[in-house]
Amino acid sequence: MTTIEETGLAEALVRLSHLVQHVFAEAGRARDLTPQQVRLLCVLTRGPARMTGLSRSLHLEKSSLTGLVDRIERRGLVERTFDARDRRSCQVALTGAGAELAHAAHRDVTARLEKLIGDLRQADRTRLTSVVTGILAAEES
Amino acid sequence: MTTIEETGLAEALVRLSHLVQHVFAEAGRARDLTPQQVRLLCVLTRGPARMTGLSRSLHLEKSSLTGLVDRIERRGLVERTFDARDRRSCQVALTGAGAELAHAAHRDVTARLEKLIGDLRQADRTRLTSVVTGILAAEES
DNA sequence: TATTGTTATACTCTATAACTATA
DNA sequence: TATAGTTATAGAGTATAACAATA
Repeated sequence: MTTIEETGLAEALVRLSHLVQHVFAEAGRARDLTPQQVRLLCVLTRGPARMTGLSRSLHLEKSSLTGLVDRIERRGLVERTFDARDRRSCQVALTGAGAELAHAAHRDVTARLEKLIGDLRQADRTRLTSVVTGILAAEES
Repeated sequence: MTTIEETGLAEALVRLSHLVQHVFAEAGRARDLTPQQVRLLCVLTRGPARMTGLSRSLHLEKSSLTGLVDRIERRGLVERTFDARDRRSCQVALTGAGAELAHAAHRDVTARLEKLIGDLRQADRTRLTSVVTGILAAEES
């Protein structure tokens, strides 16, 4: 019988990811945002995006995204703008209020995570960053 | 303007955590389990637990847990058993089928993650494990 | 025909508040 | 009074399938 504690690195990553999700949820909650809404807002800090692109980066079906964007647009945090060149598609962009909230939430998440990893020695931080970045890069290719 | 790419380690952890969540969801999906159901089953591989304990380890309100357990009990994967010594409380335990599914999902998640991190040198794996374990231990205290 | 996005539908997940039963 | 768990309610998140409009 394998139990959850015996799996080494893979299990450590799972637990770490749940911890990060929790931090993420807390930061959103302080602003009455769900974790998914925070995530969407953060992605949009990179600039306006189309639904299909968001669907890919968030790993969501397009129909799921429609609802997510609807709810957050209703709150005035994002706007859909329509493309004259391709009238099927629209771009989603942060409003002023959305950008403010997005950056505040982002700073909050960062601060909470920094607190968690604050005790790491600089060498460990550098190493951890490069290892994690490598994993992410490999996945995206 | 801070964008999502400029934040170093904290941001890398957020992206890693979303990647892990996605892996987790995929493994569950192959068995018609939601990520939360997989998570519950995995926690229960450590042994039966009471609702209050599960609520704490999963960071869920008790009422949310009631529904989660209800749905998965309806599928015959877990069982509630009642404690004669404290008749308010109950224990949740995996059934035979639940244990099988839990371990299969767990192996699947592990295998998928191992594939992601398979290219790391042994020294990096060891370092990453110890760093992550340290973060988790600090959080739990 | 293929692509972009939405709608319709049916669940699951989640929190808050109020509740029951037991300690 | 305090604790363990449930019920009631409301809303959010998600996928599948079918659809409309445009390319």
